Amino acid sequence: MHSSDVVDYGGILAKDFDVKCCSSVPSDLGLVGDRKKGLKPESRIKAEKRIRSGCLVGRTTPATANSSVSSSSMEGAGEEESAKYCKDVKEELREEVEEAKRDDAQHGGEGGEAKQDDDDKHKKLRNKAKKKGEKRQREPRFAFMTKSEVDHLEDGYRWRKYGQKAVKNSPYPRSYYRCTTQRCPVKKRVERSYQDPSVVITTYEGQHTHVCPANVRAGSHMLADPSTMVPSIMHSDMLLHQLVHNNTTTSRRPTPAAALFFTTSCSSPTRMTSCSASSHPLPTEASPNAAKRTLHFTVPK
DNA sequence: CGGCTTTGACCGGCGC
DNA sequence: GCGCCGGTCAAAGCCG
Repeated sequence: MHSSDVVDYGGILAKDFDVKCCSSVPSDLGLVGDRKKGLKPESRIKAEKRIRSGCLVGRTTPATANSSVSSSSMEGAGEEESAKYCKDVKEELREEVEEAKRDDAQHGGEGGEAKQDDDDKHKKLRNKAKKKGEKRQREPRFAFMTKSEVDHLEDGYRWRKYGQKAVKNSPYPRSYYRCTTQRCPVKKRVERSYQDPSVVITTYEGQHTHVCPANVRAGSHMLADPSTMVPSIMHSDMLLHQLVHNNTTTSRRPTPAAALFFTTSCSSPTRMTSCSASSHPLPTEASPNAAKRTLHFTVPK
């Protein structure tokens, strides 16, 4: 398989997971520390405390960044309804907040107290909005592990980070990303395995509702292939896929030499517990003679 | 100035 | 009911 081949891994199109993708990923992994200078004083103090206590340490760069091995699973389906509902609730909430603000303005709140009141109202309204909701439905998930120096692997789509949490029993934080394309429900979680810090665990959730921006930019044969433009439907009996990474010297940063994606049947419909996959390493410069191997792993919830 | 990251707070789900 | 934990929100600030 060629590196420019497109792989549909359970509804998410993966392509060119190599040179182009990686070239825009920040090489600076010390993000937290670097950005601390921009924090407001109290936040900075807290951040420093966390770092000292070990919660946010560990964004160090592993020495190796070559072969990547991946496996995947999918979780329960169901999405459009909940997404629509979510939007409705948000809109309703926004209106109510605006109303509350107007109300405040009318009654002439003063200084900090008024602001505090506003905050409380906002929180209450948010609470109220959420209470209306039914049990949140999880979208199909697809997880894979990649041996990589960089936490956030470029996959051709544009992502916005919306959260980061310390992972229990792990020095490495988990980052939450959302696809920046309007109305695209896809999210992904990125975390580093604490057992093997050179391994990045990426979990995708949902299906892109649009063409991969990288495809658009590339504008070549990719667009000629309809399969690259239409998100596919999840298959319950998943097929084995693999995506090849090329390692090139033109990359500005170290890139994975090879990445293999697998979809495997999982016993649990809602959570990946343990999957196994065999990989066929790529004939790359970094690992020209790499042997066939089998990987067993468990993805933490 | 728009897009993005950071980060504390909050919420719901779940186990006990 | 309570506490823990994962996931999300949103304000604040940075960056190009």
